[in-house]
Amino acid sequence: MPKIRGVRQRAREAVIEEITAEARRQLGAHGAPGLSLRAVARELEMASSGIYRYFTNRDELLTALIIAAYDTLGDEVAVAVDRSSGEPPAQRWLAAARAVRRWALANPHEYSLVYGTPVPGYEAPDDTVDPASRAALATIAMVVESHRAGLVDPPADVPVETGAAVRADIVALREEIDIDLPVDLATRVLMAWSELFGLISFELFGHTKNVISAHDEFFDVAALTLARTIGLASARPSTA
Amino acid sequence: MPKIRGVRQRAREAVIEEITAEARRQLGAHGAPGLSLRAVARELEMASSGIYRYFTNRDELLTALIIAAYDTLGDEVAVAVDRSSGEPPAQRWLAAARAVRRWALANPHEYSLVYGTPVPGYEAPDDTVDPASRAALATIAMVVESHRAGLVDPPADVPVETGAAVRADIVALREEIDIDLPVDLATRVLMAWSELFGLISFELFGHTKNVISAHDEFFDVAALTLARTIGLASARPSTA
DNA sequence: TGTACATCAGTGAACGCGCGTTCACTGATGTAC
DNA sequence: TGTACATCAGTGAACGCGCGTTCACTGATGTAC
Repeated sequence: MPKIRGVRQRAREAVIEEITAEARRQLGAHGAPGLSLRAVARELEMASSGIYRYFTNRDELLTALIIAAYDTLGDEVAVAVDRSSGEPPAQRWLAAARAVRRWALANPHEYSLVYGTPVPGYEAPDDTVDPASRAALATIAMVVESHRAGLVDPPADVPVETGAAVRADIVALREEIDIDLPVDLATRVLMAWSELFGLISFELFGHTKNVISAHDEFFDVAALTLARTIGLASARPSTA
Repeated sequence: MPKIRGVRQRAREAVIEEITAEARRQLGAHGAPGLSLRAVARELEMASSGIYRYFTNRDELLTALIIAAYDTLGDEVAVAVDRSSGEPPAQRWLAAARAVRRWALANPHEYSLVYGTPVPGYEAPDDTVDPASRAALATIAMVVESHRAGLVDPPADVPVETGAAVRADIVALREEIDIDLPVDLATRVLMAWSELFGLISFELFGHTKNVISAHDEFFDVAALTLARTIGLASARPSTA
């Protein structure tokens, strides 16, 4: 009997999958404001009211897309970080940064959905919080690991003096996630992570038009510079 | 007679001003996708068709808003840079960065309009290019000035090795604008400028929720770190 | 295994809405003599 | 200064469109005895 129920359940999941897949396709074609339940239904050759068996309203479908976007990005970054295991930390950071950018360029509308202008009137529910942080957490974990291995040494030429308020934020953050780093170092990581998205948004949204054409190279240089600002070693330490 | 014509002209300009002001108000309230010619006309108590005497279509109104946004941002950054004249370059950079952030926080929808997700289906015409670059140019001019004064010295700890392709981009850029800086230094400035917007977008779009609450302080630390990465002196050189 | 009932997927019509844009028009303002 | 004409701002109705959401319904699939 659980098997019979399972049949309906599986059918249901398959339809949900079809709906989100089509919604994703439309997102890619017209962006978030152009995503319409009726259009999705039309494409799936079902009545527009049928969608409401699966999503209670448009916002819920949007939420599903947002979670899916964060999940695929999180996966790709995690994979990139894992694959680079054993390499010098700066290279691992570069791998993570490239993974973010690669995903963004391959899925510009999904990137826009989560890192661009918030959809007006839409309030992200709590379910999106965890998926949203996965990419950052994977990268931070790598820095923590590198730090434990003694491979992180922030440049003295570029000091960072975190003030009391940010210090408090980071201390609080430490209680929630594994970010076992000195406060100033943690600050460097958070700054660099935010800044990465400035580079990607500028490229994707056309702000470097007439300025940079060699985007790949520019991004790599920038990402490696950020790695150095954090203090990530770019070569294995000589055994001495 | 030129005076009489001038009366009509001035009336015309006044109405255009009213329309864009109301459009800006609606942009602030509902974001770009919610900007509607009919709603603007309604609020101005004129027939919706009347707008078409002043703007040939919705995109043209959008363009006017984009140009206005870039212009006010450009003004504020230029003023901040001017006012900081005489201060150490790192402080001047901080002043410029703060001006961008202040403007963004005060005008979140206008920031989103120009630095967020591009409006789907809208292609920015050439008139937006010049206004778009004003803020960056004012800041770059300050760096060039500081460099001439010998107040820029990139940190040796954080080297930047620009590759051939980016080098070519920057050489080409030099022919168009006054960016009389060594290639590597110019690269640092462009990177830092992009990265600033990552910090601002993250804050404005809510990606640092549950992470940073002391946004002012965090931003200042980050902006000053970027200044150091560029090599902007943070104190007047000791006369020796 | 067979039957009575409950659950659920999916339909199609309808509600009420707002949008951008066009068009023929009225009446006021400016122009030329 | 006065008159005939041209220009322009602004109107109101209409076209054609798409949207999210609700609702009463049909019929198939699953459940309990």
